[in-house]
Amino acid sequence: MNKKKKQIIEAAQTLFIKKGFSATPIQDILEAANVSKGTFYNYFSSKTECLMAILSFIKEEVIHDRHQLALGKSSSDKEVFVKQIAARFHIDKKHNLMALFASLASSDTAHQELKEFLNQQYLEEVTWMAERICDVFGAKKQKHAYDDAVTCFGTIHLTSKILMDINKTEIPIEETIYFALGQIERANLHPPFLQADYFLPYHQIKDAGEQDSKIELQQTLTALNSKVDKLKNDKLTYYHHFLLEQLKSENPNLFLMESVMNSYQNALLHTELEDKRKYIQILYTQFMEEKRENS
Amino acid sequence: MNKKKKQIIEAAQTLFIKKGFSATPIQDILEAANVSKGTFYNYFSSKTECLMAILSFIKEEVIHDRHQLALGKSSSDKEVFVKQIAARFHIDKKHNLMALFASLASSDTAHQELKEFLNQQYLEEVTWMAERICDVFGAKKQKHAYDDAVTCFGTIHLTSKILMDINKTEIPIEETIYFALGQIERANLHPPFLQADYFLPYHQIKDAGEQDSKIELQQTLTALNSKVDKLKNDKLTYYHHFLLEQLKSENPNLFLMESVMNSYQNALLHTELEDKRKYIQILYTQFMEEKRENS
DNA sequence: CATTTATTGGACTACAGGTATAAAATAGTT
DNA sequence: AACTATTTTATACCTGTAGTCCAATAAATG
Repeated sequence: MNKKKKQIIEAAQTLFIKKGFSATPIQDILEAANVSKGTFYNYFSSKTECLMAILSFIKEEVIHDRHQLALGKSSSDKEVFVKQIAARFHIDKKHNLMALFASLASSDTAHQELKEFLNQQYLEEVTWMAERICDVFGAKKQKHAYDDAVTCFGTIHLTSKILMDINKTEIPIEETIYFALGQIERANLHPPFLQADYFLPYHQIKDAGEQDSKIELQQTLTALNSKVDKLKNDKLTYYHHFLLEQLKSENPNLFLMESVMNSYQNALLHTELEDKRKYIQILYTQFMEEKRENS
Repeated sequence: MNKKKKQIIEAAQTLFIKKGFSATPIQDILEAANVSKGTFYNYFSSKTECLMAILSFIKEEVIHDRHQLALGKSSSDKEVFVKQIAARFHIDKKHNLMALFASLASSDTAHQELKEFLNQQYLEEVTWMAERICDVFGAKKQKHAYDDAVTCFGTIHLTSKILMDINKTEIPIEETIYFALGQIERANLHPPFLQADYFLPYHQIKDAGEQDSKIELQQTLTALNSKVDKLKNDKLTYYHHFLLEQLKSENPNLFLMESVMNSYQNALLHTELEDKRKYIQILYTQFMEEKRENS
């Protein structure tokens, strides 16, 4: 990454930690990073975008740490699971951004992008947790995996918040996680409440970075073929198959794809396939990033 | 209440609902309330304080509704409990401030007062829920009441948030509450995690308004007699017994009490009794308010 | 060396929350 | 009715914010 951009991100990070996001004026970031305003807005279109970049780094860090923790261990290893959950807290704690991650609302139209970004992150986290609950507790939990993931996640967050507000001591995060797991580690008496397909768009792409997002995107689109055709929307159908053609070819025209994907995304809005939109968007962004890195 | 103040609060409420708190400039409130800036700052020292006033009203509303729901019903009536929980959501929904209530963090030094205010509210809510869980599920849940209250509260909040973010339809709040209750309505396998005395300062005063907060305050202080003496802090001990003397007398000197209570509060800081401080503060404030109303 | 690109730094806009104050309106009292 | 005290208004003002714009400068590139 660019040197200046790195400088900015690092400075912003330390300042956000020390004083909080909205209490940190851009001016302070500029001075700390030894960079001019022009440069800042050359790399980030807004302060919010800068924060999102930081949060993205943290996300990568968490994913990496969790991957490391899993190496050589069974996927049903409970201890590993606990440590993996704790990873987010440790890193957020290190960056002191936990509160920010927990505060998903704020109901401000101004920070719309930030809201969506954080929503994406927390929904991915819940989805991941449901998957891991299946791993760890086996088939008996399969049906209730999302129910229990939500309960677990909710319990962990609220408990750690309470311990922080009341005790003001260091939070015993692993104990808290064990407590939350204990709360779900009992027989479910009722039928499942949350449906698995709500969470379809938030499944993380396995082995990200190593595999080819091109194939993933291709497969996802192909899977939608029949549904798209059924919608009988000429434009949408055209975009869809055009994108698939490009993905099949050796050298896709990236500029054309960029443009068509844009229209495709818009066309997907307000259709039955709207819920798949974001997922496609994510895959596409990954695909483009990989292309850019390779070139 | 003052007419102008009412105008302002009503206007602010509708605007906060429509556009969100920080997206609503004071100017808009002034115009909507047909009031000048000077008047606004005559009644509220800041926009934040105005919001807190609104939230206080909502709290009163919730307490009132819950009281109504309980009339003539057994305290172990589960249906009543569910409706009581839902009351907060219905009212917050009506005022569309649920998101705000849920977003307790934001980590901004600027909104310190707001943060503390919201903390108080959510901790009171959890405490109330623990009490009610005892009522409804009986002795078997007593030990785990706080554990389960946290799990229940966390599950309800996260679930409703997820349903809102993903489904974007109206949240089936009662079903969500039944789900959350189902998540705790099972045998606890582990010893309790959260200690009851964390929540001591957040117990709501029963039958508030009808009974005498003077007696409540007196009892609370008396209960602390031995602990205070044990601390061997001359000043603190003096304040403590002075306040008790005043409370016993027919006509306490309110000005003196105000001053001594202030010092007493400060003296309590950083002692073993720090956790009782807020509770005493609340009782004292109530006591003073009643006095003021009677005069 | 010449051209392109990145960077600077400051001026500038628009808006926010909050203060200050003198004049006008209102309410309360004798 | 007259006087007083309080409330309200209207407006100007201060401080600080995010973000835009742009001409001048520096750095990188072929």
